[in-house]
Amino acid sequence: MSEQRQSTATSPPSAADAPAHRYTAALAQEIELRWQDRWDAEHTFETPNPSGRLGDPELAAARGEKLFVLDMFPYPSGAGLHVGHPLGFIGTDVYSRFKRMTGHNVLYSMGFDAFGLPAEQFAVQTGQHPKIMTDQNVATMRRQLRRLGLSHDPRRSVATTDPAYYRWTQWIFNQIFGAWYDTDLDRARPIDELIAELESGARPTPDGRAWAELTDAERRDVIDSRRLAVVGNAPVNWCPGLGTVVANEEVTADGRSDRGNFPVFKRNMRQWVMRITAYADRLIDDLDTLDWTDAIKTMQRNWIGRSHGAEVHFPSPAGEITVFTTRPDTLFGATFMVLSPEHPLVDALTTPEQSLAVAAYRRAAIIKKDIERQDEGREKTGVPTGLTAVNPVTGDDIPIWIADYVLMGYGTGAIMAVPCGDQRDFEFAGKYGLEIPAIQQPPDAWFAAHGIEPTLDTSRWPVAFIGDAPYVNSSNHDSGNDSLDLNGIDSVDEGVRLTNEWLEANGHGEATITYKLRDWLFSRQRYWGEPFPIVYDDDGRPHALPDAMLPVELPDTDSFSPRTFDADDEFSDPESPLDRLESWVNVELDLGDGLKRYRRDTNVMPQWAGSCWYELRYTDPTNDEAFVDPAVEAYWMGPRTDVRPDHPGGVDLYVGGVEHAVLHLLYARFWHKVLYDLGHLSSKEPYARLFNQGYILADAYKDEREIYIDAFDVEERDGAYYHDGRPVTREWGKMGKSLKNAVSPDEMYEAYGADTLRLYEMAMGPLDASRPWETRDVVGMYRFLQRLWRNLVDEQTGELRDDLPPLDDTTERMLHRTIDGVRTDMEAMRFNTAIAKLIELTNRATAVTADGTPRELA
RNA sequence: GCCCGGGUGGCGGAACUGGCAGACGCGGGGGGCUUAAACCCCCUUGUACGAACGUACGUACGAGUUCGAAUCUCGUCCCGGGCACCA
Repeated sequence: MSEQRQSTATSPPSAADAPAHRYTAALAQEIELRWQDRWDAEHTFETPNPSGRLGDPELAAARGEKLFVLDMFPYPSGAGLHVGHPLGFIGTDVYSRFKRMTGHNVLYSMGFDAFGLPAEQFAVQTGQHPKIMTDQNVATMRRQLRRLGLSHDPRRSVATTDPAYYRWTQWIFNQIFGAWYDTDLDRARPIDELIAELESGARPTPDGRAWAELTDAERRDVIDSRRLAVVGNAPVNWCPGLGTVVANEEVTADGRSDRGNFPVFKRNMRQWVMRITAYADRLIDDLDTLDWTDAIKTMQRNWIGRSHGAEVHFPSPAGEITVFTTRPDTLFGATFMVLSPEHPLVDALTTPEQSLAVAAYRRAAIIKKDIERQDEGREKTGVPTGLTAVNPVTGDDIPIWIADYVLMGYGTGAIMAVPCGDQRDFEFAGKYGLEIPAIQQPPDAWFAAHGIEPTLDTSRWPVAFIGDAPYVNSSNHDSGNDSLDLNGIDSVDEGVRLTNEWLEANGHGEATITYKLRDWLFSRQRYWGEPFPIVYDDDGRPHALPDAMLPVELPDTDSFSPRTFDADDEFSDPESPLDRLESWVNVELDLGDGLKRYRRDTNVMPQWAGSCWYELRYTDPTNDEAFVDPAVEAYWMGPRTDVRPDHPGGVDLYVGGVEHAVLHLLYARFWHKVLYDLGHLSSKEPYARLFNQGYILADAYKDEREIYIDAFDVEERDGAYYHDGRPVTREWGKMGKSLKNAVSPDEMYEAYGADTLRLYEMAMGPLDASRPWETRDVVGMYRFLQRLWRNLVDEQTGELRDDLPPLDDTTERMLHRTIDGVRTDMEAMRFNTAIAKLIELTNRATAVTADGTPRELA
């Protein structure tokens, strides 16, 4: 290990008295820079569009079939690149070059996802406008990426913070605000079409009155409530420590903020919400048309969390209580009900005798954060409300409890408890002595597996039974209800089907589908983001600004921070930085009905907004009349039915890390589908093929205080690690600033040149695998390039060698095998094995031609 | 607990549809060049036994299918990732 650590400090192989024309880092650098200049001067990597501003139809046709290759664009961090960042970029560059050389018109560029927290926090600390830092960082990253030799079309680069870009982000927001979801046609439509249907009576108003009878305010309420982007009171995640609300996707499993790790509280607040849930089914179903890994598809499916089941209505003293269940067939076994402590009917269902206990339990449950709920080892707790509801199939009175294992945020916030068939209900019933009647006869093998004799006496069962087995005690022939008899049926599917029919026929419930996905909380109380293109009138109603008023530019200020609070101060209220800019907030505008006073929306959009559509802008980056020209979009993104019949269109190859599985990738698909529904796009999906590259990992070291220390100052002695003589512990993680183990590409350029670095990163292993960085291994690729160079160029004179003997038959055959193999490997993005084949060929050629004379071959 | 991946030399990895396990690179050993070293070049390098031709063993572990298994099936263990009181 000690050699390894020393060699991580960059020490180029000494070339002091090497031959004048050896392939050294200096020569590599000279060659690389010369070519990079030439590519710029000759516009080598500018890609023609089929039409429009960047259009050159003849050239586009001459280049061949189109191919859109995309990297997940980076956040322009101040720390600059480390060697882990460009892994995917190098892969897409190699692939793009290969495809260009084999007859494709390749769209390949790179933009910057430049809104976000780090630049804002830096601005708060220094008082300097975040734009200054952001622009600097973008310039630095552009320079670093150029030095890597990436073949981007520089004209197509975008930054989400550019008003010429976010003008269209705001325009798209207005499209979503100006749309509603037609569940009959299963697509979004312009809100004007809804208004027309309401006016004509083709669609009834919510309360059945004629449209003409509604007041203006009532009409606006009806319309605004149907929009795909809605501002209204909703339970949101309030993070006092950050001073802003955050999306569900940005809250960690233990109830803290993804950024900053502050506590997050559920609060009702007036915020922007996008109705991504309207698209839940399509977001799941269309995964089948995508060429993505099963892992990512599964993560999206799980996040959306579609469950088929039924809603069942239980009569109670406070009216009907509706529960959601995936097992309506177990209704005969429902012996009690459980409401979430936050359920709105709890007060109405609590008897005076129980009110103290219920109030105490509720208070405790609400104060408890999700973390603590889990920390208690899942021991179920709850209290009875004192009242009962009626099981609609048996007619029995069943007690109503509240318990915090039932979550308000899923289903209806209430369950029917079937203790014999649900492990949680089983434990709860066991603890509180509630009845557990058996309603299925489990197979003998189940009893054998649990080491007990078959019995229907559930007090002997160690766990609940879940699965297919004949129903027992599942008939209501004796009761007054229309009959339902499941006894003897041994299929859950059949039991569910019959029960659903019975529920619907008797008005006790209906089959339904529930999702875990929540609507997307879209506003943030921050500065460094896109302002909303929205103003409010005196009645507080939102109005979208017309296209001519876009962009709404972010106003200048020197106060960039939202008001933040003690991280645990749950009952604080958000205050956006834009709230303080009174002269910007209050405006007089003519929105078509004369000059009026309005207040601007003072929120900004979440960082995900800009990345929801950037690939579209790459295709037509200079268009100032539309976010993208339809013909250009159709060319680059249109469905490829030649690839598969149900091809949804989209980017041909999208490469990036797996960490965006449910955030960016879900949001971008949602926006894309809205734009498709509204007729702006020919593609149904943004990313037809997704490839998740691995990460570059590296050792990291912590001292006694559990603080990471610079990995390059650590010494190894006798298998232990020390820093300044003190012992430290070794860990393993993704290379980066936070682990203090980042290796800069600049060091690699200086020691070996960019081509060696590129070759090394591609040769380390398959692109989709994570792999540890070993600086000492880089030299192998350097030697390979040196050998290759020496085979072609005289190291003394710098002239091309003219003393090369003709290839012998064996080498000739190997050459052709290599051409074939490399081509196959490149097509499949197996760059590591392609490089190995090229090394083999070079080594063979070296053996044959070294010193100009063929060698004896083993 | 559930759902995905994965486990091959000292290290990163290769082996495409079941057909010579360990390509290629690093590191190690030996040699050449050099006053010497670095750089570079050549040979060698899975383990055990053997001076050597070689022989046996070997792809996490245990069974199985097959003429033949790193690869397919079943079970077990371990590692990584995601989700998790989701009714």
